[in-house]
Amino acid sequence: MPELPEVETIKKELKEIILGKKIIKVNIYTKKLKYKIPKKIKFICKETITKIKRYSKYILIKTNKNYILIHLGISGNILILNENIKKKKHDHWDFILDNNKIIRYNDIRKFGFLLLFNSKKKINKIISNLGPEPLKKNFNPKYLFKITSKKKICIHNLIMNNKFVSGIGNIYANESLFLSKIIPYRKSNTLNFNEIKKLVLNIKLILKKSLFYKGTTIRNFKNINNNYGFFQNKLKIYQKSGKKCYTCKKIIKKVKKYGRSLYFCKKCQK
DNA sequence: CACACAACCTGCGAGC
DNA sequence: TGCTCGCAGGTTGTGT
Repeated sequence: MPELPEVETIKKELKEIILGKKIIKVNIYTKKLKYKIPKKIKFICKETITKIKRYSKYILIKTNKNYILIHLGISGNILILNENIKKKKHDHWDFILDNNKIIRYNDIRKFGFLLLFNSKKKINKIISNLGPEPLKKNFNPKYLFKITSKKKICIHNLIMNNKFVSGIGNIYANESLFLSKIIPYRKSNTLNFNEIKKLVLNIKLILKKSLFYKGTTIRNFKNINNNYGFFQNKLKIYQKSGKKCYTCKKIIKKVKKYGRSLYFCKKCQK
């Protein structure tokens, strides 16, 4: 469940455990995820982890020599093990650290990836294509309105695009549009400034709220069976088609657009 | 530019 | 019970 709040949570938990630690062994169980796992990843042995950051849904681990870029795709998950438990189906790689902890990557659908870079330049190239972080100040109504007013694409599609704002997935796109009373397939240039203001506010609100609930999920082996974030229970529209709207009790609808499911209440959202 | 659609991969639930 | 179908949190590339 790698949404922005989830990735942020994973990053925070990782940071506690891996910062300043040395990687003593790398196990690769799979040749290819979304991209081939670089063979030279083995070279990071004996390197020390100096930094860990999140950009959009990417996790960047910096060592004293290299940059490791991780993306969880749709089904990726990172587990922290206290001992070397036998690998299970869909476990793809491990980093073993000098504090005996093991970072293990599991990904059923293999849409995630692991890449290695030796220069900041290449990382910057990827990061520079990303729009502002939704919880930062530079993601604000003025900024978003400047974009939405010039474009004629569905607002749902626009806020899902990493170029315009980072890290919003289908769940949060749907939920924040519901809260803002905006129907997901509205053309972005038909939204007025007040609506954009509401949308920006609700995106921030919902991400913060989710971060709060996901933040309570402890991501270690004990919790491997319990990887539903608590926020799941807070959803009001996502995957609720056929059910009654939380606000007006009308039946929630769903349409497919550009390969995504949009959920909405026709009475509450305009 | 806006959009539709496919591809990458595996598992699950619905319906027959 | 077992089959097929459609669907799933993401990203990237194609063609119209």
